[in-house]
Amino acid sequence: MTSPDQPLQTAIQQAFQALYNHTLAVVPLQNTKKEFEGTHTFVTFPYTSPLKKKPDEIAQEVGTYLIEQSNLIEDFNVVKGFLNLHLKDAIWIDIFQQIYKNPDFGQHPSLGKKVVVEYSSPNTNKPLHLGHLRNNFLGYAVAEILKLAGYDVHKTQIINDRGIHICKSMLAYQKFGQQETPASSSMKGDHLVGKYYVAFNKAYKAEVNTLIEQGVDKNTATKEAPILKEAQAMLQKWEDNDPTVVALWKKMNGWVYEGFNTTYEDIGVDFDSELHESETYLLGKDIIEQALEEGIFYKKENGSIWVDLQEEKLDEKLVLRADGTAVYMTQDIGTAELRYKSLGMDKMIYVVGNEQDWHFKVLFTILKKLGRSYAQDLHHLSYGMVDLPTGKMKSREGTVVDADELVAEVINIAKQRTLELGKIEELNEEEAQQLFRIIGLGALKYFLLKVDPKKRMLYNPMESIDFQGDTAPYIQYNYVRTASVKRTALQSGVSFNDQLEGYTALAPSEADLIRHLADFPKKIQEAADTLAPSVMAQYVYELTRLFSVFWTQVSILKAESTEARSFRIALADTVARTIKRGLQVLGIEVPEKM
RNA sequence: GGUUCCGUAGCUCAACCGGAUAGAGCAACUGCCUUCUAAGCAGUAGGUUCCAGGUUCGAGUCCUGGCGGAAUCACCA
Repeated sequence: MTSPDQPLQTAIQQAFQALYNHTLAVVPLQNTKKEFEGTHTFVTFPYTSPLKKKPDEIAQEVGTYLIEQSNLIEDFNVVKGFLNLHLKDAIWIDIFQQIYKNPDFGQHPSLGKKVVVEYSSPNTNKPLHLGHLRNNFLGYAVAEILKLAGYDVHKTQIINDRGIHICKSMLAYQKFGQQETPASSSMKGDHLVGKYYVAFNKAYKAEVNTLIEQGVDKNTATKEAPILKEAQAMLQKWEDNDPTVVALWKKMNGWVYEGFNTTYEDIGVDFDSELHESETYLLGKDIIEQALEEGIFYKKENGSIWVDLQEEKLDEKLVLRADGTAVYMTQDIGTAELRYKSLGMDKMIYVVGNEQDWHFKVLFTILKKLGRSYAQDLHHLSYGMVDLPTGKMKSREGTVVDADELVAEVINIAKQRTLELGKIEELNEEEAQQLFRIIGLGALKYFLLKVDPKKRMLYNPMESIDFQGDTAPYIQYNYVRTASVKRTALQSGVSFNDQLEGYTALAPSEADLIRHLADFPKKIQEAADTLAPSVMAQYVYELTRLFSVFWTQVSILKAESTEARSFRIALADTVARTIKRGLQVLGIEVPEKM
């Protein structure tokens, strides 16, 4: 038993049976609010009408029964129909022992189910920005949470390496690039390519304006600008395997991959496999041709292929252009198919921003229409955009927070802060750098993960990232306290009793900690069910806060008895393990000193 | 205009499938370092949960109608 919920629920069921001859199918319990005495609360209102009793009466009777008949309850109180239960210390101590002795506490048993998590999935025409960071951290964390929840997890990404947007950077490079390379410009490859994407859009805008000045209407101008026509011609050439275009494509994509890999390494995310859209769009085309023959899709006069989703209220949707080139949907159909055939997952999670809600709704509907068995188990983890105080980030307009720059900045802030506090005397240069990285990156990840994924969030570059309060450094700092206790204990030769016998009366802060520790498996389950790393972040923060209170209220190494000392060392150690594991699934590391 | 999502303290966010007096952090103010690390702890102040109705023992949460914001509705990805 690592949680008192089950036995408590059983006891209440027994009470209802014995007192009222009434069978309770489920027993909802909630945490008692801070201002009341107790830990678990049973609400009696729902039973007033079947039992024909007043709420307080039921609460009083059930409470009395529990005290007399079960060995779980120390005390109870009734406030307006709420039965607040105060469990015996012995129960908590017993629970703690179970947790303490289990080195894998929190790891759920294997479910034998494979889930594929797709995240990151960048375009290869520009560097990663803050939005991608939210995506990467979310995807990584969700994957790790699912592992703890017992799934067999496969992390993957689909690299958007083809399409008109890639041609835009390529064309601009051809026109203005003058053979520049990452080495010659000493720019990261992804940044170099991104520079030409911006250059394209600048030139395009200029051409459109010129056309408008010449009297062309705006709509036509945006479609007929020569440089856009050139880009479209280039895409056609690419799909026809034109050697010059393909060579340029390979060269520039290579630069981008190098840049991306550096960033992934810096931010500590990884993948078990990856696909490129250039590998899947042909399969997509095949599937579409097939479905056309079967009459699931239809062809318009100009030769473009469409699917009718009006029954599903999703309108009609283009799946292949008139010139035969693939669109986004074409690729995604092929990708899903290829992925299912090669990985054979039970469940698939796409971590993609909510601006694509519509796209995924359509994709899943199309796959169902195509009769794909796996279509039922596809899930879009839709997350909100990261906004700036000035509004939305737009890469075309250069109003983005660059990922590499932001990472460097938070690490630098961590350094400043650490130096101000004068905390690195004992560290050598390498250790110090590592520490700055752990703290800075931790602060950034926590900042992005503590918010409910589906909500839009705001990042203010002027205020940057906090290091105090509800932040990763605060949590890391408290972890360091536990590490410090262990070090000191070891150095001063304090021996402690692993059996934890003889400690019977818990301090309030100790009971709070154990109670919260016992929630860990439940919270992992909740985070996995809702695909919300924010649940985990909140859990770890609360655990840390309780530990911090415990730390200031009782002395661990100078405890009043050797039993108390042993118990508290074990408690601190368990908290440390749980913090570490909780942060680990968020991709956040912990230092031993800070 | 259609569809979807959102609106909670000055700011950034919570609120466990409808529960008690709506909670944290930041910013402000007040205390607390000779004692296991003060990136900390304790406290003060801050709210008509956008507005108006409805459902019931009970609504920030569910329903209806407004107001405000975002995304999307491309032969872009």
